[in-house]
Amino acid sequence: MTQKIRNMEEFAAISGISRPTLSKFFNDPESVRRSTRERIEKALEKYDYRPNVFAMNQNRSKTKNVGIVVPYLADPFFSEIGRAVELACLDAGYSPILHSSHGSPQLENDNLDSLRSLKPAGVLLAPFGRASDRKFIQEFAREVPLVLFDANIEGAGEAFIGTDNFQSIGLVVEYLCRSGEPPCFFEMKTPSNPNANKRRQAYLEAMARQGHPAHIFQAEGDGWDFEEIGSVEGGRMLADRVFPTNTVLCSNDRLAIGMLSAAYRQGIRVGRGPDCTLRVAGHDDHPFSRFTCPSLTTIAQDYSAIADHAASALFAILESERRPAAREETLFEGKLVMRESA
Amino acid sequence: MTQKIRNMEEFAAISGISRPTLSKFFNDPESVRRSTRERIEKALEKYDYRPNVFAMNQNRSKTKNVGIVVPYLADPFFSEIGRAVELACLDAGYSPILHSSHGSPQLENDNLDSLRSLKPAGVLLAPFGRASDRKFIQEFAREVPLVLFDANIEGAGEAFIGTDNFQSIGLVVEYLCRSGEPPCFFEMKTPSNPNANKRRQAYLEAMARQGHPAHIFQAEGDGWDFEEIGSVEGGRMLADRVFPTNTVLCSNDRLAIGMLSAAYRQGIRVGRGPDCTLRVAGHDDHPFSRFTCPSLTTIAQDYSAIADHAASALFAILESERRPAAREETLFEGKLVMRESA
DNA sequence: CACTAAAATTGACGCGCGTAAAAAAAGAAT
DNA sequence: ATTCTTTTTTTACGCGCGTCAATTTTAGTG
Repeated sequence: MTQKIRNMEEFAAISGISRPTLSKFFNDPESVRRSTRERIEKALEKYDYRPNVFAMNQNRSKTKNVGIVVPYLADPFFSEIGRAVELACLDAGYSPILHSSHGSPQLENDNLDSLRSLKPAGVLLAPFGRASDRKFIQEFAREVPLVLFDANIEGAGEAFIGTDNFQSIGLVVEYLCRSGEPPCFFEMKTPSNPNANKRRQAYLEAMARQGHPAHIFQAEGDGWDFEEIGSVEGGRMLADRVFPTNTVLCSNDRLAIGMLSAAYRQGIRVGRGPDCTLRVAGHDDHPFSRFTCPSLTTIAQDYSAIADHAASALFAILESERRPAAREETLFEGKLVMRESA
Repeated sequence: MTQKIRNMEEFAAISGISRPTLSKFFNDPESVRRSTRERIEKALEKYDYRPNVFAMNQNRSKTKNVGIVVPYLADPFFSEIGRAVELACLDAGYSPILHSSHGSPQLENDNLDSLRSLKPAGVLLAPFGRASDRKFIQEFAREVPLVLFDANIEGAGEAFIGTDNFQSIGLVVEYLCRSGEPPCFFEMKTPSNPNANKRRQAYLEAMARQGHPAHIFQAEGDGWDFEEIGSVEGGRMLADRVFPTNTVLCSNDRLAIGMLSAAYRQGIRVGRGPDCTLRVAGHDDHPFSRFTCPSLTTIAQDYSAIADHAASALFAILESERRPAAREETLFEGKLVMRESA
């Protein structure tokens, strides 16, 4: 109906607003007078002009881009929390750019590198943790406001938001002890995730509090095929009857899912019923934990609270225009989700 | 050690290469003489300069960006295939930009819109299918080279790459008939995915070929909680004994996973064994299908073949600089993955 | 060695927008 | 109406790079 608008100059001419004012408007609509804003918005409906992203960001030191980096998108936990963070960014008027490191710490660095060249206003990073390149990340954080979530790296970034593993593990250990035999702990020998170390520690403390001996069993294996490791290694342990009690607390749900499949194969009935000889519990409330056989008793991390808080922590820094004095760590409590497996 | 290089001008001065030549190099390293290329690369190692992304793309009509849009990243199928496509793009020297539509067809349009403003060289789209805004996508494809994968939309995009549902369903139906009672077909009533319609059709044809009556059962329910729907609706059907045979072929693995959990709850033994009263098969070889109880017999889609072929189909178009005359449809065969459930 | 085609250099302009400074206009307050 | 303050307009420059035309250099050939 109307001719195509090629640039801001033309839009200024046709809308009767000067170009610098339009520039201010597109940078922050609140920065112009209300009457002007309404005039622009009306013209915008009529002519459908959108400023050129590349020209916009070229001369601006800070863009409206927010980088999001997760270690492994094929893990439903990260795709869920990635989704939540992405939506939080959109709601706040930022452009989220999601990257997965596909299980490779090297790619984590590469992702941060390629983000850097997009001059992001800030970055939300769920790092590998121990496997991460700590120095690289700290270097990165010097240039770009950085908020960590899920996995902590001490001293890196302006803030960390995650789950309180001591509270959550304490909760499930207490429940397991109260409702049956005290739990053994099943985990990977060389976990890449720092939460795993916290959870082991939390298990030890909780068992001491409950007055029971602790039993830790570690599976060999690397990589991100947790179900496979849980199934093969956990299955071997079940077959060899290495667990001194009938209850196993797995460091995360994906290991537990593997162990449940091994138990099923071996004809071991899992659950609280009288004919059951094994109880299994997990941690994370993985999206599939509701559909395991039996359904998995676990700890639900507050996905959306973590995502929202991480995002708003970053936005607070961005809007205050300066880095906070102290590094902030926010831990959310996990909730016990009682299902059939324990 | 050396001073920071601010722009291509400075890098030209310090490396002894003229700026236009550098510009050519960064656009396509093969476009300069080998001796020159080596000189540049040596200087690059020494001085660590990277051209400004925004300034680079501003004056170029075609960037090196490739958009990737999937309907729902929290579905492991899409995160897996998204990952494969992403890596294929990186290998080919493009910058992948991954977007998830989070289950919302509106967001699919929004994603394409925001991609458009990034002037992508091309876009790889796994559309919703029936729920997609067909006209919008066709409009989009007029501006940007577009390759569809996983789900087809007739007449949209330059090419489609997916799985041959007729072959794959034929294969599993044939197997099920040969090894036991002929299968019933379980699916959603209003599937958003066009593959579902193809699979139903394929089931009908395959059953006719095998000389058995077809039985289709459709679950109510919307959205992407397939496991939930499979569990609740499928469970109800199991309890009501509506299936005339002891074998159920599910339209996809996620429905099958839900049905398996329902069967477990009801104490129905699933599998081929003599004490089993139900067989369940799926389609897709979902990453979790190996760990269901019992493990799920299914059809494996060739994830990486689909991803690689989709990517290289797009690159072929990009390098030939022109749209292909005919729309190409490439279907890969599924493979039967025999596990314990059927 | 001259000759030619290919590649690199020089010099220059423009892309679309950010942004600064000065002038003008619009509101708000007296 | 006058003054003061806030906002907008005018004017102009620059960002970093793409790209073009004219020129020079290089590499390859007989």
